[in-house]
Amino acid sequence: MGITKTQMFTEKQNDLAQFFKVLGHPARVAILQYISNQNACICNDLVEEIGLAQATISQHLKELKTIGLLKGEVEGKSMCYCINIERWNAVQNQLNLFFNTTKSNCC
Amino acid sequence: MGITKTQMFTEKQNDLAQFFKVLGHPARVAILQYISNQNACICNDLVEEIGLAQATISQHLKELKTIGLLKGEVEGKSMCYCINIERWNAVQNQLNLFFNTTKSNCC
DNA sequence: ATATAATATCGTAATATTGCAATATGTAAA
DNA sequence: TTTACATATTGCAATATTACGATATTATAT
Repeated sequence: MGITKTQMFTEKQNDLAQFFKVLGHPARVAILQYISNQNACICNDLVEEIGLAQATISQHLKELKTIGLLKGEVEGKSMCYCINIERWNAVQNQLNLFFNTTKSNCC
Repeated sequence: MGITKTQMFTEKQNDLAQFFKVLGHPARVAILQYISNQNACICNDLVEEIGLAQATISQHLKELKTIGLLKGEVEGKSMCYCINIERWNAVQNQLNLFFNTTKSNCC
């Protein structure tokens, strides 16, 4: 089929996979790292910095915003994107919970 | 284009994204959780347990093996898959490093 | 109001992923 | 060696993702 059969998994499993998936693209990793390295909030220097087209960057930002890792505020004619630190920490905790509760029982 | 332009990112960014990506599918999350919940090492009860076709499960297992999170041993006519705990911990550390070094400077 | 700049959205092409049936391969028992 | 079972691989169809040009939208300045 090719479509992921989300209905056969739990909501938690789907949510967890969704976080991993959004972080699973190097452009989005790079965007998050770049934003975090600026003293001020950065808008679309990202286009120059990362080297993808404006439309592409905008799309990646949207995905990061959708899962709540970024928030954006209007700042003059540009947008000020920044990491939503509460959400950030919450996601980190979720991922760690997954790692910690999944242990080896092996061979 | 549709192809991810990996060459414009650092090796670390690509590696990190790769880990996230492999974990970014609910079937693979479910597989890891199921294996970790068994006392003994589990082979392909996964097919019954998860409800995807044998070929599909085998494919997911392969991806998890490729990034080293699972290791498999022959056990009679079946395979004993289990979590590679050293790798598991190493990946968890990598992800936490990413989360911890990416902080908010915002708005 | 108009022009300019920044960002978002739309449409589309290229590529990747998911899933399965069919088949191949490997392993153990008869 | 034949049979039976478990797993892996192949080939393919359906769907999803990535990327970008073109265009729309939004906001400020003139």
